[in-house]
Amino acid sequence: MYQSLLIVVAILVKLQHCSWTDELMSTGVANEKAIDSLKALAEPIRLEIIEALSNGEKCVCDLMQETGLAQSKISFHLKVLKEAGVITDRQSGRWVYYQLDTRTLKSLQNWIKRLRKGCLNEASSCE
Amino acid sequence: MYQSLLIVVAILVKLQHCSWTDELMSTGVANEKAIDSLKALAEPIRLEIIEALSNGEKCVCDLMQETGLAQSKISFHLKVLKEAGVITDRQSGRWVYYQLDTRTLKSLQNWIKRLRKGCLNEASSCE
DNA sequence: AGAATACATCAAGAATGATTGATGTATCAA
DNA sequence: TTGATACATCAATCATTCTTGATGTATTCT
Repeated sequence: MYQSLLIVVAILVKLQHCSWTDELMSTGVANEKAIDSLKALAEPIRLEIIEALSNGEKCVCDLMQETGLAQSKISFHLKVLKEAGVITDRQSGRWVYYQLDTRTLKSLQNWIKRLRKGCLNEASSCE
Repeated sequence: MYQSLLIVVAILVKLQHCSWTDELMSTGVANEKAIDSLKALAEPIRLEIIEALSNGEKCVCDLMQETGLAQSKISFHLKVLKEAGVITDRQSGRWVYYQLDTRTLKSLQNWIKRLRKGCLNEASSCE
């Protein structure tokens, strides 16, 4: 009882520290992370934001200017992206700067790499 | 008039043949493709299917057995994945075999690679 | 302190996507 | 030709996600 609680705590600590690490990539937990990231990316406005951030760190006002979108809309999508671990934020005065999280991108890349590895094996025929 | 029609046809042919080619990666057209692929990946059942297919080609009955999901559900998601260009299918007798499309995966990988390239540039301060 | 700027959050409605069970189609075997 | 298998499609319900305009909060300027 006490021991299993310890294990749970250990897992939580681990997840907190290395969200999206590659050693977790083939577990269910990692898949949830993958889904969060993919879902976050899979939306036109968010993809536009991502593309904008691919040139470097930006604040919300920059993004508003670049995209011409309403502020509340951008904030909403930034929140989705942040909670998915796709971007990070940093406050400086009254500005908040957003940046792509390269760790998440790297993990996504590795995940896709793994998918490509064995996917061309032929099916054992069903007949 | 006739010439611009030719160009449109050429583009259509191109899109058909090399959906998701990397030279298109930074255009709006490519982004729509990216969104389709990402959206397709960003769903628990579809991700489960993708993971199953990462070991190689499978027919629907294989997938049903592996996942324990209803047939119509799997067919629905396979269709989404196929229309997004994430998987390809091949019929053999009364079985239909599905496989990951490595070209799409490769393009996704390259896209992420590009995102990672310049995203760490600091913001020009807003003050 | 008061006003302005930069951003976050909220609730209600609109839009999109998924599930379900039934039905349809093509292929094969007896 | 009849029945069985493998899969696709459909329509209705259900669930999730986005948008919009308004309001809230923190920070800076005067």
